Amino acid sequence: MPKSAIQVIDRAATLLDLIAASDKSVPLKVLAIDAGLHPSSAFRILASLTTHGYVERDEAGRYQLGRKLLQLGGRVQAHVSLREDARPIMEALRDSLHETINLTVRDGNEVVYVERAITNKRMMRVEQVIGSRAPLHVTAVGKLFLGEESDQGFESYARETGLTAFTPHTITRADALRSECIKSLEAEYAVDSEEAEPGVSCVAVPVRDHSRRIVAAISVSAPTSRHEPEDWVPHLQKAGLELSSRLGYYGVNP
Amino acid sequence: MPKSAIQVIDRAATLLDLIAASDKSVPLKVLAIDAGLHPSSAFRILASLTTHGYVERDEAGRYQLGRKLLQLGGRVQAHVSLREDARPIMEALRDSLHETINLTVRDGNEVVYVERAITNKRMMRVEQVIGSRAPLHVTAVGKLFLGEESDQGFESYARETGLTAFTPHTITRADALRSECIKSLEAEYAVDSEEAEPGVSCVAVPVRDHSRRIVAAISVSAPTSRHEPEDWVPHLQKAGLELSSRLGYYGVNP
DNA sequence: GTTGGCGCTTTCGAATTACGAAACGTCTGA
DNA sequence: TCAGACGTTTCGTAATTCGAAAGCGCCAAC
Repeated sequence: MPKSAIQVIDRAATLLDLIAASDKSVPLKVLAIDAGLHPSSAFRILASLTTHGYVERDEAGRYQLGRKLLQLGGRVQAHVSLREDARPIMEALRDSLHETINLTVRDGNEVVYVERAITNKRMMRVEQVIGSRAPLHVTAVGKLFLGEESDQGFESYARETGLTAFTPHTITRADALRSECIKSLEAEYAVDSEEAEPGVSCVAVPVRDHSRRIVAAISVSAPTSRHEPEDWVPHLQKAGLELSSRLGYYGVNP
Repeated sequence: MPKSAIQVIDRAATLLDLIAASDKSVPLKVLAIDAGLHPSSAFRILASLTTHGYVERDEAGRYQLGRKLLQLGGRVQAHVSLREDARPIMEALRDSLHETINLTVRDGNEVVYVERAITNKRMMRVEQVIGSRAPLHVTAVGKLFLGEESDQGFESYARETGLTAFTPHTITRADALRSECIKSLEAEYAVDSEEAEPGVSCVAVPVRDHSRRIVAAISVSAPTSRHEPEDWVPHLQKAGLELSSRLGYYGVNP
């Protein structure tokens, strides 16, 4: 919890965070206790926030976030540039893992590589050209996007692409791919074990925006001999959350 | 500008509004002057808001809305029920105009009536059944939705429906309809002069949400003999803005 | 029906907190 | 190089927020 020059604003911010952190509306007492405030102080601050529309009260008088936040949220400048926000995070990740880090977005039935951070600590490394593309079903990042698809969406993808094999490891059976994608999404990371290119493996985590939809993915690509998902996943997920948060995703704040 | 029990929060809210009202980032001095604050006060408050992410600064130090608002905006409970929010506004409108007020949403190539407020001051009145449907091109509300369509979208609508005539007044020429729809959207209201049913005319205004897209429309339907658009439009637009604002649209706040 | 208790709201004197004048720093353009 | 404007920091002052306590209003239990 950050501390600033103005006490009331710190307290108001804390209260808003507490309300946001709950999935339901919250009674005064709970907010006061959790924020460490005297009930009358919490009341006064919440009343003020209410008159400005940052907070609303339901029939029972419990507090929830107000529409004003919806209005202001919609006005946040889209100076939110995925690549600019991603670069420092990717570079930090590269310096921890000493492998190539990629940032990808989805475009139709393909993923597109939009940014990368390569390490110079390795003689042998995997390098994707920025702008290059790959089908969803052969990449770790693509599995995350597919995991978010509806059954119909998944089926039409399978139909349109035929789930062409790129290597002997490519998953070409629709039902196997489907369950793999769903499992990946639930685990919040996906793996590609030489499914796109022999000898190359990959781990990916999702990047979400304020709407909680996946808008991109961060992945690490390396020769299979150095593939260490257990080690990488926590680092990747931390980076993914940090970038997501910068894009407006509400989760653990960095 | 509302006044609450806490001065700092009032001032912070004013500053956030000023930043939101501008399309670009804003320098301190402008904010201080417009908010009627001493520069050092504005600075202190903005610094506090910045540490909490409600405000960000660009390279030149100018202020803009922060990502926190995006996060919190995404967490506002979708307790935003179009119909519930609309009802009191529609009833007030009915009591001003003494005519039937309708609330409609788009569903594919049709509009659907989802709520209405009927007056008992009139022997003869127009009544739409809730749940009933009509093609876009014969209704005032539909023209607003069509006005927001891309050229391709409009063309495929024209192709799919054939712009069937319902009355001799129905606009069936695609180019005439297209320009009528665009004109309506620009004017922020649309008119239907017996284009759906002989003897019945209609005026509609758009309802937008935080994304600024049209999500619904409010309209007044009456026998053509009582049709007085010049009189109705200001009332309708005020109601439309008020409802839009409740849905998170940023505009003139009620 | 009455009473007790709990949570919310309001009041009000105290002192902490935010205020703003002024001094300081920094950048830009003349 | 200097002038001026804008942003930042400092600091004494007093206005402002704080929080204890009392007052409501509601529900549940007796």
